[in-house]
Amino acid sequence: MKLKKITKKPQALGKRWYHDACGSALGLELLGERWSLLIVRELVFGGRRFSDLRGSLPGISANILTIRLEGLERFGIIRRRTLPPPSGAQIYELTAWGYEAEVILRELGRWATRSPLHDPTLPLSAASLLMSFRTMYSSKRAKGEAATIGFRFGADGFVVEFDHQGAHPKRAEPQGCALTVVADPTTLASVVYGGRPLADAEARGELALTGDRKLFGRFLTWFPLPEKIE
Amino acid sequence: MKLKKITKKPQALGKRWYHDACGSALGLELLGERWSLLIVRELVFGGRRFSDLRGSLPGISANILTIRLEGLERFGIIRRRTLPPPSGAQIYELTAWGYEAEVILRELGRWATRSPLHDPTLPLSAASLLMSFRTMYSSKRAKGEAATIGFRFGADGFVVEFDHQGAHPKRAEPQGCALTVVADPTTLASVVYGGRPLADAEARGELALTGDRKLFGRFLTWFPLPEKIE
DNA sequence: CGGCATCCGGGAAGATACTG
DNA sequence: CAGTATCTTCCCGGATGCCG
Repeated sequence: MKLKKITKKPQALGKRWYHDACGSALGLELLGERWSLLIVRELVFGGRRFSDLRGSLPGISANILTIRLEGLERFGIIRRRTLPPPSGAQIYELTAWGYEAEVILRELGRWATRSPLHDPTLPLSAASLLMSFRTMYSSKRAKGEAATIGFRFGADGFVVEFDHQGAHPKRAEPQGCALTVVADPTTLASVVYGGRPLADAEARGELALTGDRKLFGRFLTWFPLPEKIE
Repeated sequence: MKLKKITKKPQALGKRWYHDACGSALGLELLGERWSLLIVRELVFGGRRFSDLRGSLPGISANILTIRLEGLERFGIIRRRTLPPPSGAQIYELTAWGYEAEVILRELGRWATRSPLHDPTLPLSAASLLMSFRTMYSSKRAKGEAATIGFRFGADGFVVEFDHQGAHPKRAEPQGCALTVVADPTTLASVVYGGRPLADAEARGELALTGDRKLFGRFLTWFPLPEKIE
């Protein structure tokens, strides 16, 4: 039996280091490696398991995810926790400071959607879509209407409260909401942002509404995309 | 003589692509490669030449800088321009959209300085320091005092206006300012953020003040660093 | 199945030298 | 000064397999 090797250098701090006191450069050390920010994005609405993360990050390989999680934990951005029995599963969740990185994701996303390369019909995860609601929601467009809307994306239920301050999603069962939307995130995004007709998505069975259909019609107008460049 | 090779694939869009409609993921495609955001940072206060960039980005190699500049130009974030004669030099400058990426840098920097790994005594560039002034300036701390302060970092002169809205740096000769600071950016950062005594820096000839010394004393209090985590 | 180690191939980053 | 060419090193991604 071999002892655990101790020469493992999870990431950064080793050699490829920006020698730069600038906070932005440090931010890139902490979050700038491939996949790191997207992992944070997936954790913004609560802790997830290893395989949840793998499933939401198309193309990441298991070893890279392991390395990133180690690095983010070392930096104090996420923590690892074992759920109490009977589940006993291990989850990864953001620390308080890690949660504060959400603003970086929001600004990055808001800026990038102005690129002509942005395509809202591509696949995306539930966390991405909910974060886009937070980013793009315009209480002015909503004319101050307060609403609570439920969403079901496969096994994951969310409830989002909209008010004059913004959109507030949380992981919860969407029962008792005035309106509940069942779809996959990509479909809903194509309707909200891609202009895909609701009737089309419903006819193909890719989206189902329960409750106040007129509310859904108004909901669709609450997320103006920023103007494209040029 | 060989014809120019056309098989050059500047960056991304090739294979290593996050298949993700999320705006944040697209932002990482555009700006997430190593060095890209730091190049944007160096351009925020005006166009720079290739060798200026190389000098301000410790450790970047010429070929990588070439590749990044090509990519940023292709994406519409920067543009290449030839200065009119007699200079005739080529400079790189941000497009209007590129300038708007500054908010990403600011949020990233503000967030990252809360890490215990942040060390304000490391070397940094003039652009980094001026951006940190913009990020960290507290008009509350300045008690509404409006001031115009000049800075000279080697060959580069800047004038920064401070008012109740924020700090507004621009590239200009610092003549006629009530106060002018001559230093290198790293020295000034160690005094403003690292608590290094002014007298020490002056005694060693690393910093020189011209004009209102008392204003400098107040200036030092205008940039509260966010609290460290834990 | 969830988490992690190991090996491998390809490609990106880094260092250095060189050119107009 | 503004890059290009080349070589080396290292990281990423994919496959596989171990162990609880």
